[in-house]
Amino acid sequence: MQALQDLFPIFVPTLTDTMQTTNSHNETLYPHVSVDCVLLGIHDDLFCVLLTERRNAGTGQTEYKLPGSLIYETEDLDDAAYRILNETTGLKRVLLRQFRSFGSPHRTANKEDVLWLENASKMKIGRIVTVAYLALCKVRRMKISEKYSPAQWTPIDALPRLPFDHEEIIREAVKEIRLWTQIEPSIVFDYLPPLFTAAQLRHTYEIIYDKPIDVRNFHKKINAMEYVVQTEELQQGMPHRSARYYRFDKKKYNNMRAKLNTI
Amino acid sequence: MQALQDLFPIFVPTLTDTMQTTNSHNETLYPHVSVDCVLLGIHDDLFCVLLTERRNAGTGQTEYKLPGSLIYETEDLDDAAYRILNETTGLKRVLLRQFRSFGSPHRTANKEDVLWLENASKMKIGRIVTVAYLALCKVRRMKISEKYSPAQWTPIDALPRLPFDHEEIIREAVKEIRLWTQIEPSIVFDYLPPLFTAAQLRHTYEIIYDKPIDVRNFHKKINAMEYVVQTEELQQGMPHRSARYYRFDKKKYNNMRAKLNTI
DNA sequence: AAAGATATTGTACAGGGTAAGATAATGAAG
DNA sequence: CTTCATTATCTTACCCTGTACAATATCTTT
Repeated sequence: MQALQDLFPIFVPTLTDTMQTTNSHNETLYPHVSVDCVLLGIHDDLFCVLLTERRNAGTGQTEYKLPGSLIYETEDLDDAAYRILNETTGLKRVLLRQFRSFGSPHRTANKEDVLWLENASKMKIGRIVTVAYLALCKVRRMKISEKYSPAQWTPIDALPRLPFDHEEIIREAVKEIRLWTQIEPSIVFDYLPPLFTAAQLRHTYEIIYDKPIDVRNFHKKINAMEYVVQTEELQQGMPHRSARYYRFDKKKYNNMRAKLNTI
Repeated sequence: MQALQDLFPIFVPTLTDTMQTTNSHNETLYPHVSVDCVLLGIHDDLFCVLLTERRNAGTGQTEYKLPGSLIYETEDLDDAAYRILNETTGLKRVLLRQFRSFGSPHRTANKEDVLWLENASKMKIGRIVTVAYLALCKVRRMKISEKYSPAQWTPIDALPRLPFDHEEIIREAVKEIRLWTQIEPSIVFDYLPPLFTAAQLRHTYEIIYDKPIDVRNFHKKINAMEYVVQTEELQQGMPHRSARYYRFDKKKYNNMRAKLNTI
């Protein structure tokens, strides 16, 4: 092994140096890679995150966590994210994007989490590095079948106690989505229905950014966005002047993006 | 195991499902986590990336790769990045930031890479998920000691053949640094010496963005940046009019950032 | 003194963001 | 029917920023 290290001093670490540790069962530990999915959405005018429920075998209490699991050996991280979201919630057609990996050894600092994991799995579980994914979702569409674990849309300002560093992941996800909606506005329109009013669009931004937006200026902004197109349809059944429906023009949006990139 | 899966249907996968595969030596494979460091800098007016050299034991040819290695069991990803950079190049005091993880199974699609890895290590090497880190560096300071593998600052437009997906990682890193310098301008000043001229600053931006910047407008821009402070010192020994030195005021910068966050 | 090289400076216009008032359409209340 | 409440939509004025563009200043060399 020493000779090999001389030949490849950078890339090839020794097993003892980097990979082997033992857990409380005195088994060899290997690093694991998981994916966690942060699905954000608006529910009852509150910015919410989707948490799945599980029952604690010890205490019998209901606990919550982000949908996530370990990745397969032969799948891409993106594929793993879609698979895991689908397996844990049944959801499809959600535009997941990677936003950061979390690998602090303190992720497993809480003894409850560790105990639960080790007792539950009897597996050779070492540290877990998780790759976090993010999506903005249409809450109404997200009916989670009874086949899967129950899931709750939980306001981000009222999170229950979460395992590992899931709370930190969610906080970072919220910051990230605020950046993304500026860099790639289409994310917001993915969230909205095909036809939407100016007020719906404004309201979405208000909740994402957690601050009010001037109605009049917002209209001017919409007019400036070529890819937000007026339709002739009007909202009906409102107790006041009916609002016009707009739609998102993906072609025009992509054209605009292409122009930006060539400059 | 089945009972446990019923209790914890989401989080706990079976070994067979997710973690075990065999390689060509018919050994059990586990996922590995590595860190790769993309150090960008300007060398002879070209945007460059630091590549370390290694000699191919088979062909005897010199090959290049990003500085990177597997992480330890008990260290944070950030710590691993700093350790690995230091171990492979001896460099310290470089501000590394995580920017994305790469985990495509096609990373190891090139048979040469795989063969090299497997023959070299005789280790249980499964897939490798790598967490990529990024920094903008002062090239002049980066004298790499003879103790370490030789390293080359290589223009990003003239990359040699690189193993795995290192070329993709570098391309993404360049895009990322262009975003970051807008979101957090201090990165550019980390790169510059304590005293710098307007031309140096402008030149840095020109190379990062790969496009010319109008001199006059750039001066106006500098004046608008409170945290870029004029000094009374002048550049000396130039065969033409001497330029004024500016400095980066970290306090003012942080104040500005704090204000931005409260709005 | 002239030439060569780089540093520094001002002006005018267009566009986007912001603040704030005026008008329009609709159902509800009287 | 009239008025009111409510939300939608349009409008104007102002400021700040980005951008296009050319002349002058300072220093060294010849």
